[in-house]
Amino acid sequence: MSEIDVTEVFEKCLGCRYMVAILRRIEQGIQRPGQLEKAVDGMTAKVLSERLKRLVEYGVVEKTSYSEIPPRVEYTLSTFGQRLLEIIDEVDILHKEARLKK
Amino acid sequence: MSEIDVTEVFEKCLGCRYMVAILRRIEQGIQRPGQLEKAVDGMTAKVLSERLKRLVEYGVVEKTSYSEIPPRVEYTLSTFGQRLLEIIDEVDILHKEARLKK
DNA sequence: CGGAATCCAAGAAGATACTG
DNA sequence: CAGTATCTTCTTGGATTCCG
Repeated sequence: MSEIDVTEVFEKCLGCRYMVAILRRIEQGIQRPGQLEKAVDGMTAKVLSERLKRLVEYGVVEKTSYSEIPPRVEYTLSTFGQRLLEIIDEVDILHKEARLKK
Repeated sequence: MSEIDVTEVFEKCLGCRYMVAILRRIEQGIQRPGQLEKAVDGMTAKVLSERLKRLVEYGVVEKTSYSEIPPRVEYTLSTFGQRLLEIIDEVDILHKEARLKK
């Protein structure tokens, strides 16, 4: 398997549109694609689908498929994903502090 | 002034190509554009220039211009930028751990 | 040397339609 | 409902040139 640098994690998992929003919604318990689509403003199903695929690829979220009709799928944060979100919040706080000082 | 969400910091300051590499080089003491251009593989002067401009805009780095001939310019990490880099390293470690478990 | 302007190629994202 | 494929549009990055 290829060596994945952290730079790649930032570029592919955090740098694109909606990513942080998607992760936050999943953390809040919104785990099905249909719900996520409605919960993130402006995001289409196609883009959501691509994002989720990538997040699974990088081990940020985990996917569970239930063999039902109609099909049901759920995404949850991996341990790595949970820590990532904590770190995002940390940056959030830092950023606000930095802006206050100006 | 507009409200800058942390999402934007990730998308604009960390998510694009070369950003993490540039920050790391600055941290290592490479502070002049000409040097940075050589230090980051594949990056052109134009792109570097755009990145530095944005990093200043978001308060991640600070710019100092010396009125000399030829002109000299230096970029340094702000406090926010330093913390950001620490956090990047943290994600780096997390990411490696997450990969080992698989 | 630093950086802005221009032009072009490549990649990301929006809109729609279609399959299991 | 979830996910893929296609097509178009917009944004990003690469190459080059010019100015202070």
